[in-house]
Amino acid sequence: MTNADIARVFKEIADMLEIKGEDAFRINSYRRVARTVDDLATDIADIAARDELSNLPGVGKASAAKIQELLGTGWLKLREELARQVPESVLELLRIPGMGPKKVALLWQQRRIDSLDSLKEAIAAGGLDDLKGFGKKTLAQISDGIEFLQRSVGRTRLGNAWPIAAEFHDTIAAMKGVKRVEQAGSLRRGRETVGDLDLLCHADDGESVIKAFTQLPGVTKILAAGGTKGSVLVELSRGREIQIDLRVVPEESFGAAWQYFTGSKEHNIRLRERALKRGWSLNEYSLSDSKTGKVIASREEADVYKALDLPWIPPELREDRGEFEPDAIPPDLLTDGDIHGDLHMHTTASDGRNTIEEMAGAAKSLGWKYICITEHSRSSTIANGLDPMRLKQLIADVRETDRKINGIKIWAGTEVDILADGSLDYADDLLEKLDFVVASIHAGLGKDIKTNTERTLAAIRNPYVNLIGHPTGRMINSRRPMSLDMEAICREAAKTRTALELNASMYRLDLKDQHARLARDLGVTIAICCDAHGVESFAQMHYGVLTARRAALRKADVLNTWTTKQIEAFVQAKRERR
DNA sequence: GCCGTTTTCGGCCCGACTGTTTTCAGTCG
Repeated sequence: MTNADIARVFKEIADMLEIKGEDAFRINSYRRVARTVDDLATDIADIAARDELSNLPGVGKASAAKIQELLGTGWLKLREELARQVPESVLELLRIPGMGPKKVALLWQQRRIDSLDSLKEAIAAGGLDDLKGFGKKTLAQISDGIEFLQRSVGRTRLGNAWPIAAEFHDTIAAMKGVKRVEQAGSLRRGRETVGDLDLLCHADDGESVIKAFTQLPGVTKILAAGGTKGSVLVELSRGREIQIDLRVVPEESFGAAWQYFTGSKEHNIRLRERALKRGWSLNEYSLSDSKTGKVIASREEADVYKALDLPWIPPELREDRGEFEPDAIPPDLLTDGDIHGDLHMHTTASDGRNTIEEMAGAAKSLGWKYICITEHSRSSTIANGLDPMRLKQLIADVRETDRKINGIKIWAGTEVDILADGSLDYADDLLEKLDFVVASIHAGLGKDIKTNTERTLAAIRNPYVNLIGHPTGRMINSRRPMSLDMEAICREAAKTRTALELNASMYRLDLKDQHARLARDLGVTIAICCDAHGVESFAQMHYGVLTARRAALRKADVLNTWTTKQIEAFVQAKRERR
């Protein structure tokens, strides 16, 4: 059973208990365990084998025993017992917007409704018209909700949401009487996917701003429109929608509100607990004294944190993953401005859209100091991979362009395929002629964890391999990651001074945040690369930096913040190590 | 079910919006 499998069982238990109307705090603790397990970068079976489950946050004796039971037998008695009372299909009703455990329980207990389809039928047949709490509007809302659910594919990739969020931000900022607009929510935290978009604004007349917001072009449905909150659906792509929430808050509360609506929920809960211990209470308006009501902080986010004896915590780290510990916020946390270049990109020589010169020119205009051209190798036939002859020609072309263009260093590299047996698609004597070598797996990702890990480790051990490209091969929302022993890979990468990639493509973000953090903790150097197939891809570097910040990467942890000389020395050091 | 700078019991975060069960429960973030 994988971490995700175990987390799913705990989530299901929480849902089933909720429908049964059990104690909310008990339910919450199951969700907490699910989240902890989901967040782990290492295999939970290893932690279980070391008998260290109870050290995990939110995991006590009872949960540890349940995890052991799942790992040992693949089954959990409690889950089976609950499933007899609340069938699995009933749980999908919870996913309908506007439906919570109470309504689902009522439908199941009173009408035996146990699936989206049976609910749709019941509404159409008028079978729910006499059910308490299900008025006309509620039924219409549920019908809409089912339709929305069946149309949506769940969470939206950060890179798809970002431009829409920016557009709405700018449009609202230009409205009459609007003083300030900011992004909040998971977008601000730089999560790889976002559920909905949250915008916060301060304006003279909130109600009219909300009204104007709900009438903007692109809005397909108004979900709510009050004096301080508006909520709409917006077309994201053909037939797909995303929800945008706009909140209007008073200027003097902006900091507290921004903190509050940025989340995460888990981070905010910790923060409020901290406030309570001091006899204070924290909400979206202020941090204030519970007894006297005196406001302690509200105008600036940093004031709220400071009053609670915390440094301002960068949004990317607000996930209740240890950010409240002393020294958890690195003073040299990576920023966009630290990036000096990109070490993984393609040109027209293989499957890219721009020439070497065009890529170099675009990189130069970003202020970058170097790029490395890394075409596919011959096994990637679909990507027009280069055979040794063409690679030699490319090296010559890169050298020539490098001489021609001033102000940026252009290296000749490759993205060489890691073959099924862990060997590389080019011989060592050819790799030796290159300035930098990226090695990646492009085929056969479906093997078992041992095979995948050995294959990657073999590439890491090659003295000419400097970077493992998109280490897990996952595609967000479309392809599962390869199963890998990430800890073993990080240890070997650190030992051999091989970097691991944080591929900044919005489709990949691979390594993901938690893996990058594990790598950092084990002393691995990370390279953040756009894997650009055209000049416009360089803009995605920002998504990589956001992900790196979520992993608490410091400037020095990231290879492409180093100088040209330092990177050349990095390559040389590994070659001399053999 | 978890947890401890109020520590082994008794707490566990807080407010807006909606619809409807006309005074508040349910849902959401």
